[in-house]
Amino acid sequence: MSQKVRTRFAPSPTGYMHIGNLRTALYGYLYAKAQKGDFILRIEDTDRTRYVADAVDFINRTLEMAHIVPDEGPDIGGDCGPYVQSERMDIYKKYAEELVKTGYAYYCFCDPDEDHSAGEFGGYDRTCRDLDAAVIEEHLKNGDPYVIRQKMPLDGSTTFFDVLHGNITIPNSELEDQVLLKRDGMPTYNFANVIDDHLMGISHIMRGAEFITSTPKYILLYEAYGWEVPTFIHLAPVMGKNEDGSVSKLSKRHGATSFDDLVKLGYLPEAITNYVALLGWNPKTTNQEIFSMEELIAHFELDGLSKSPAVFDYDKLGWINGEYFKAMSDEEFAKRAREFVGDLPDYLEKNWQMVAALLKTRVQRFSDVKEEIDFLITLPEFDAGLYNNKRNKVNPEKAAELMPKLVELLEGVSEADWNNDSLYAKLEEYIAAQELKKGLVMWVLRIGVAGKSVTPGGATEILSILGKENSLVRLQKSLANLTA
RNA sequence: GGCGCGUUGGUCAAGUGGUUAAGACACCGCCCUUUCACGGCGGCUUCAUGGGUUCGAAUCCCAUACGCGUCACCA
Repeated sequence: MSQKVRTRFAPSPTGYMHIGNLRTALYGYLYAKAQKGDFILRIEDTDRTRYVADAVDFINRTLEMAHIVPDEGPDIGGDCGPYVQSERMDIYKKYAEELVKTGYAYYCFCDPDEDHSAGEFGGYDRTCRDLDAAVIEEHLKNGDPYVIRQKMPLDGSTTFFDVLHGNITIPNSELEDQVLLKRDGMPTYNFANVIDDHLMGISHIMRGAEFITSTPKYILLYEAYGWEVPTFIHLAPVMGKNEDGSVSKLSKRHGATSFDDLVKLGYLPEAITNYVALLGWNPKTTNQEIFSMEELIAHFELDGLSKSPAVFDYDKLGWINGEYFKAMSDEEFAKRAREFVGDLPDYLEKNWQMVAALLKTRVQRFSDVKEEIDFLITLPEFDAGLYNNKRNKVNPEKAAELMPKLVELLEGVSEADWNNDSLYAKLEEYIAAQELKKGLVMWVLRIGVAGKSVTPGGATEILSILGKENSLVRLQKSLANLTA
């Protein structure tokens, strides 16, 4: 009997989609889709103190941008709803009480603020395990606050199978009588998870490796109910590189670490997804690195998952993003890059397509565009030393000698001919006639008009973007500085 | 500290007893070239350590070290 694969993504609504969470969601989605199964979105909002308004919308928007589409979820519906845990309180209560009846859990009336550190088990003791039925009855009748705790076996050990790590065995003495139902009636994460995963028919649980140690508690719960235990896959964490070269779990101090942050920086959602998929997973049968979502699904298998942590690398993300840029049409790139720069002078607005085309292969994220075009807005102050270039045998003296002639030549070019091709042709003609080196002329011109040693585009491209008047003003100014 | 997980180059990684230990990013060099970038070619650098097992170990076993996680009425 082959059961249908059903995976889920169960975020708590924090209003923030960490890259590690996104990856967990992605893998769950990829696996489900690769197996023709279902991917479920469930909101784990059992901590009312952490509730963030609109967080669910945020999650929906993020998944949509990442092209991760749930088959069931709060806004989609499905046969296993509701998909928001706070709307399932009566379910958890019922199941918790059932466990009390069957002897796998018990009421605990201890005051959470009271110091139980002297107890045998950290912050509480297990005395409530042995309460008389009558005493319990009395407390309940009085409406005394209580929690329901899981009754752990005192000896032996519990073993479970993890797809990545194989069998993992943990001594039962390590398991505390965890709270199942909190004082406020809400279930704890660990409890709600088991109930919901079972009720929603989840076949494979993908989650962070930080849950490995608590998994035996889950197993015991499944066994107490007589439920089939799902397949566990514990994913290694995503790490970030620290200043000193060490690594630690990726967090805000490493910079942009949420999907949203990255998008704001001008990385394409598709590129982020692509990169994140490769952080901890790789296809066994190909060296391909650029994948569409469809290709990711086609190649995805559990076998390629890595059990050791991976370090998030902005360089590689940038490279992948650059590959996506290159695959984009000039028009598309121009349109999207435009949103990352503010108001532009007319000549740039008019020539934006051309400017953008020059930037497409030179930039790794949209947010880099603004800085790249600064020199087109105002001519930077620069030192004559910039004219030095060994390969083209240029120095300030030579530039000073050549510049007036170039200015004169350009003044003779009509507005109608002021475009890249014509300018280039005219200059080539001049270079041939004067028996000069092309590199020399172009270098002097480009430095003079751009005021920058490294620019997107060559001399003629910059001239044509700037327009005749603007270009000549700049060249005159540079010439004046050169001869001053 | 107890318990658990992990460890192939700077980074992502392939590799499952016999390989010149793939590939990619980064870095360096060369070529192309009106600068840079793109593209092309080439280079650098890896099996944490110590013991076994074996004719033979990155691959199997055991220690050690280091890193990480977990010990909540958070998820």
